[in-house]
Order: sequence, then C-alpha cells, then structure tokens
Amino acid sequence: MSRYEKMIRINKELLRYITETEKTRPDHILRECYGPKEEIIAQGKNVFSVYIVKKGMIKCYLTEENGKDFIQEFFGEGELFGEIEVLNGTLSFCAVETVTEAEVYKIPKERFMELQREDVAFNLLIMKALARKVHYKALRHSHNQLYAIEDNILRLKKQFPRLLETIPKRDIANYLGITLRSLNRVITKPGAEDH
Amino acid sequence: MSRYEKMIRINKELLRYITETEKTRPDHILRECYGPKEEIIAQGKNVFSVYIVKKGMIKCYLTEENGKDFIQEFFGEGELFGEIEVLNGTLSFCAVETVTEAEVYKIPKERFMELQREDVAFNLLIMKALARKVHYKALRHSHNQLYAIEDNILRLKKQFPRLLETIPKRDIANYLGITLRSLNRVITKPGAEDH
DNA sequence: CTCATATCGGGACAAATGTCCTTTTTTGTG
DNA sequence: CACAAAAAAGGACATTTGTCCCGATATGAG
Repeated sequence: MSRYEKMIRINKELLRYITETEKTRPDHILRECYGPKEEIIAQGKNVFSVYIVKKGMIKCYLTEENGKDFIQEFFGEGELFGEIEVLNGTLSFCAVETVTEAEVYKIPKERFMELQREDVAFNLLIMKALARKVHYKALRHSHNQLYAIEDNILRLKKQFPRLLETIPKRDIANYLGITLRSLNRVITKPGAEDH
Repeated sequence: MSRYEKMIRINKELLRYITETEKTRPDHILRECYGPKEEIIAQGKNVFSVYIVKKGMIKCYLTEENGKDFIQEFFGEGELFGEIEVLNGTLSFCAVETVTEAEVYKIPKERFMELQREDVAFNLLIMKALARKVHYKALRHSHNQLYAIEDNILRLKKQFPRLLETIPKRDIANYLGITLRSLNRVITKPGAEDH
C-alpha cells in the first residue's frame, strides 16, 4: 500500500460520526436509497445538498467537450460529495452515479453550513476530508501522468486485487483516462497474469 | 477562460483577510522572504507551519520514484500551502520552492488549528480554499488525461499568454507531465504561432 | 573574459497509445 | 426462448509521445 490510498475511497471516521449524529440529533439529516446506475447529481446542475455514503459504491465522473468521460473517484463508505459545490457556490462539475445499490446521508446545504459553524468536531472532519481529497488527487494525477499504463494498472491491482472482476472495463479505462483498447492490450499482454 | 481557473493560482479573498489579520492581530503570524529557487518545504519532511503567499510565484512539485518531477501547482498571491499536511498530520508529499523572489505569511500549525476553531471567517476561507483546490485538480487532471499535448498547451496559453516567456520550458513540461522533447515538438510545429 | 552549467532546439528512431472495425460473449427484457 | 443491447476481446494501422542523441545558445561564478 505504501503511501497510496485505496482506489475506492472510504472515510470511516466520518461515517462513524454522521451515523452517531443522525441517531442522536437527526434534524435535517436525511437518508436516501438508490439502485445501481442511478444518477444522484447531474453534471452542470445546481447542488442542493451534501452527501455522505452510508453503503454501496458510487462513481463521480465528468464528461469533457470531446465526449470522453473521466472518472474522478469511486466513493465508498463514509466518503463525502457535493461539498465542493456547496462551499464554492458553483454548479456541479461532475456527475455522481451509483455503481452498486447504495444508501446515502443527505444534508441540505443550509443545514450543512450551519453544522460547520456549530459543530467543531464535524467541521474538523470535513476539513480533513477535503485535505484527503487534495492529497489523493495530487498523487493520482502525478502517477497517471508519469508512468506507463501498465504500471498504473499494476498499481491499481495491488491496491484492489479484485479490480478487473468487480468494475467494468470501461469504467477502469475512464478512471485511468485511457481507451478501452489500450486497457485490453495491457491486461492481455503476456506476463500480465490475469486471474 | 470559461470554467477554467488560471494556471497560476491566486486567492485574493484569503490574501486580503490574512493581511488584515496580520495588521490587527499579528500574534504568531510571521513573515518570511525568499530569493528565487529557494526551497520552503522539502518532500518527505515534517511540516510545521501553514503558509500563505504574499508576493511572488512559488511552485509545488513532487519527485516520483522513477526520477520524474510533476508540478502540482504554481502558487501566486493569496494561495495557501502546508495546510494538507498540517490537517492530516502527514509528511509533505511535495516540495515547495520559489520560482521568483517571494514573500509568505507563515502560521505555526498549533496557531493555525487554534485559528480554525476561534475564527469562523478564517475557517470558512480555508474550507473554500480547499474546495477550490479539489475543483482545480479535478478539472486539470481530466484535461491533461483526455486531450492531446497540443490542446493542453493551447489551453494554457489562452489562460496565460506570456507562458512560454515567463516559465522555463522544463517547468512547463513537468507541469503537463510530458517530456521536454514533446513540448518542443508541439511548440515548434507549423501552425503553432510562437510569438 | 572564460569556463562550467543550465537551457533550448531538434533529428532519428523506438515504443506506447489511439482509432477504427469486427467478432464473440454476456446480460437483460418481452 | 429470442432478440436487442451491452460488454469484452482483439487485428491492423495511424498517430502521438518518449528516448537517446548532439549541437547551439544563454547564464552565472570566479
């Protein structure tokens, strides 16, 4: 693992905290359930709430003007989303869509901002979550850019051995910012023990 | 410009705030001056303070195990650094080094965390700064990955017309995660009016 | 001024990656 | 089951990008 975070992002601390908070002070903390492949946030639209994943896997991706998709992150338990747009008052620059069935906590933005001011512990958790995202993105971009596709795939498989059986190839390719063809070539390549 | 942020990051709001704060409540807000090409933070070391750029241009880059460098950001006036490591309690994953002469505000980490709790306005500014970084990195990574080198350079030149005369070629290449040779090829290429 | 050192520019070739297509397999739905 | 649609696999070729050079041109220290 070394210094790298797992491919599918999780945040146990935040999950624990929000679970607790929802039990003891459930004011305005909602819950929503989704089936697979449902869109939670659309690209280019207003974002009215901040979300924390309770269960399931969710992907966050953006479609470029040339039609290509790029997956920014896979969100797992405890991961946060929607906070960027709420904090900066911008439209969503990504689409957020479930991969598996999923359940999320949903906090309306006004309530979220209120919580930031009132609840110091929550505030710190959110700050840390943001800092982790920056850190993660920095390392990921650097790697993707500075190593060949093969190295990047090997790295992913080390972080997440069941990668190829769990996540559709197209998503993996979009996560790496490469074509499906290139992904297949590298996977099939002699020496790359599939399994 | 459209939805893209400038290449050299600035944060006027934060600069204004810290300037004001330093005047009226200068407790533990220090100032430091650097010449060009001085290292402010070393990769892999402890970070003891959070910094805000007062003046000058600073680069933030990381050296991969294969010896290649990747520039994460160019910091201009008001930009924040060191906060990731302080918040997460990790070692620096980047080196931070002045490009031009520069002056920075320096806040010891204990004082920074204290300010987070005490000063709601400052806290919100930092949260927003973090959210901006995530946003910026997301768009940048997506572009770099999904477009050809030529498009990426054109985009940079649109954001920052004096790019090629201001920043050394090697730095531009490291910022794009490409080789110097590839950069030169694209710049020289017929049709790419240099100027 | 002079030498050592960065920076710059580019030729020639190799390797990596993308594009375009076709085929097969799997999956989901009536 | 039958069919349409999605996912997977991969051939053939074009293009992009990297590697390894070498020479020219600044730039800075003594």
